[in-house]
Amino acid sequence: MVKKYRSKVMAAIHETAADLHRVGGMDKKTMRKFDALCLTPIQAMTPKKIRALRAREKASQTVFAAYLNVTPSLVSKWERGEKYPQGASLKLLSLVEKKGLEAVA
Amino acid sequence: MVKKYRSKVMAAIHETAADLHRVGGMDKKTMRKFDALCLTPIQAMTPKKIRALRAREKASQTVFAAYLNVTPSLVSKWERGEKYPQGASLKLLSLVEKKGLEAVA
DNA sequence: CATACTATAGCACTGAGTGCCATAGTATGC
DNA sequence: GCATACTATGGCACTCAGTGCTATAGTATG
Repeated sequence: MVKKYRSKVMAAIHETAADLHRVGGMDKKTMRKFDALCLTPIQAMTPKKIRALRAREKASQTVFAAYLNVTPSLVSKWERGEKYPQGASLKLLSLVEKKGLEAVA
Repeated sequence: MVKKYRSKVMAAIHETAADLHRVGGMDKKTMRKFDALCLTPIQAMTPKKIRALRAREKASQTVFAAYLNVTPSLVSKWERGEKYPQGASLKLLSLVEKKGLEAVA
């Protein structure tokens, strides 16, 4: 299966697909499938990493929580390993990691 | 309290704060507080709105779910009003609404 | 000293989100 | 015509993420 070859091959395929889309050989809906297929799988975040991330963004737990639309209490729990973010929360965190807090404002 | 005056006044204050920051009169950490304070409060999404949003982005439930890092099952429930997104999920959805699916890729 | 922001901590609660599976509609191609 | 595949709905059982509140303590700041 193609899935074995992550990133490099997938990136190449995605590029090709994007070209096809540009030229008009592939509609947006089909293009989306390739986008999703090539999305880097999101990996779990350790409490340390979350705290470091927030520190990097120079925000208090309260402010950080406001950006993510969650409670300060939850951010505290994440950083102490009492709860673990997943699903949409994890996605948001990795978005902040990749693009910074401003990107989710 | 200042909080009464949303958006317009807040926007003005935020602008002023941003200027101060640019000039060097305010550090990044303090600036963040103003950012958070001026963030538009996120409002709940109706099933209809979610479905319309996904349609606008021309993605199937499965693909849409992949972008948000949630299960297709959940997207279906959102759109049928069986479950209601909140917290980080809601934030992600409103991000997509404002900036498009690409913005969260 | 008083005020305010920060973070930790504990506890009770609930519904969001998962996972799996069966069903059905609709294309698509052989 | 039949087979394959993607799409979406629906149900059911489960669990833990996330909320809300409150008390505590540390650390600045005036």
